[in-house]
Amino acid sequence: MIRYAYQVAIIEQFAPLKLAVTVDTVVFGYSAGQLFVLLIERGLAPYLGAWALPGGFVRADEGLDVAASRELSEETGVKAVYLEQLYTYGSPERDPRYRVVTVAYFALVRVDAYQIEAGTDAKNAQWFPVSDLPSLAFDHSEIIAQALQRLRSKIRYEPLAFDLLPVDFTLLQLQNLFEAVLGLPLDKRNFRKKILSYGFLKEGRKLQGVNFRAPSLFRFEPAKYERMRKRGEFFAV
Amino acid sequence: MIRYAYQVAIIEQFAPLKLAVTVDTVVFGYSAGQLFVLLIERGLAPYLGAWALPGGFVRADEGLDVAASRELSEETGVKAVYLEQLYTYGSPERDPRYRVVTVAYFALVRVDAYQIEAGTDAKNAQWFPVSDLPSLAFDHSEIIAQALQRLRSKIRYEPLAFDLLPVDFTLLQLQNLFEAVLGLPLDKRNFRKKILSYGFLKEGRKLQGVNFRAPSLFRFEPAKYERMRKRGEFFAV
DNA sequence: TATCTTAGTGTATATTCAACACTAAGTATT
DNA sequence: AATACTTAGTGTTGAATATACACTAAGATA
Repeated sequence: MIRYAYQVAIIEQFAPLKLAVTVDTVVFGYSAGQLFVLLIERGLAPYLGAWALPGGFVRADEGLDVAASRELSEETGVKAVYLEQLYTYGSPERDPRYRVVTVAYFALVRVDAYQIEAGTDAKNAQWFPVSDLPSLAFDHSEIIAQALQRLRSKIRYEPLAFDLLPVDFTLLQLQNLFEAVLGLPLDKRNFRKKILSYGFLKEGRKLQGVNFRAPSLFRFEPAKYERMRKRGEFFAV
Repeated sequence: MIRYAYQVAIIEQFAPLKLAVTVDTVVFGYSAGQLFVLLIERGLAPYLGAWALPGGFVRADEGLDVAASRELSEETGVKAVYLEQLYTYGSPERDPRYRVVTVAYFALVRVDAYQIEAGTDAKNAQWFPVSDLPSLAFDHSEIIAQALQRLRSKIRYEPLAFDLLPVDFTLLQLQNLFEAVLGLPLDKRNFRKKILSYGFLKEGRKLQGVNFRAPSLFRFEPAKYERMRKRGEFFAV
């Protein structure tokens, strides 16, 4: 019967193929006015000693998203506050050993001061400024480039910026983040006017222990943002 | 050596997993003012007789994009004029037999009149209006929904519309296509003004053999479009 | 009290968007 | 030949949005 022939065909198709599915994640962090990517040092050939994206094999019983966050936390100790699928890379030559299909993810974490100071090098993980990346294993440079493109376009109309900053932030910090990611200067007054006009930022107390006039701290309010979206409105920077 | 242990780990990881990688494509076509999706009837269990997205297993020596267009042309005889990767679906329960990771693609074809009339049912392929889809195998409804969302958002700022229309088209056809995809009415004068202002449409001769006043035919000029993009300009509908 | 540094604010102009209705051209009918 | 029918094609005005731009306020330190 056809059904049987088909099953056989499948076995023949993937068994000798030695095809593996992995997930790799491009993790962005923002600190001191700069955008960073989190990389790990490979302890295995090929590309032994080279820097690479954190990631690994998908297990039998877990979905792709779960695999991505599990590998990320195992390899770097970092918990992403935002994670989305980026793109799947599957050209036959991308791994010298055998066929590997990699589902790449794109993640944002809040790099609170201590985290980046202490190095997060729990398991040889290290933050690199996107403007100064080392040479990378496999096609990982390409993956990072694509992730960066995605970040740049999405940050303009989705609330990604608030996942890169501390929960409480000043408007200047927010503006600097946009400027760093987009690579262009923004007008202070226009920026404030616009971002506040959407009504999803709540002003809190003032920042303490600062040398000069204390700025107000703001917080992103997801509920208000959702209400705005349901009204059919969008935001744009 | 570590390297060896690693290889063993990999074999254990994917060999008993019976993990297969497939590509499935959501093909959109536009005809008679309606948007269609191309589906095939399954000749095999599971979901025997149900409608499904065209697609199949990735071969050892081919990239994902190549696999997608090969499967598409084998199963439906259709050649996509636009093909891009959409999303990868890999939850463990999505195929009742064993683990299948599916890289979904999103394609556009020019449904020139004869093609849709004749049925393109070369191999039980058939066009269905997106507004009236049959029940589908696996999670294919979800995949189509996501593809539709992608089409709707991308058609507004990338030149996808021209891959759905004949090479020569009238402005009214173009407008109707946008209206059908976006599901909202557009103002005729404003639409023409705007779309012509970008300068990437070239007016040709007038349409022949029509009952009433003959409209001009236009053609999309990719070179002019690229020049506009390189100037940092965008289009938007 | 003076100085230093960052926070915070408004207006005027240019540009873009949105709403809106008639005349032109060509075919078919009498 | 005239009329009726159908779709093609065209501009303007008012509203809303975006852009450009510079000074005063607050708080800390010397």
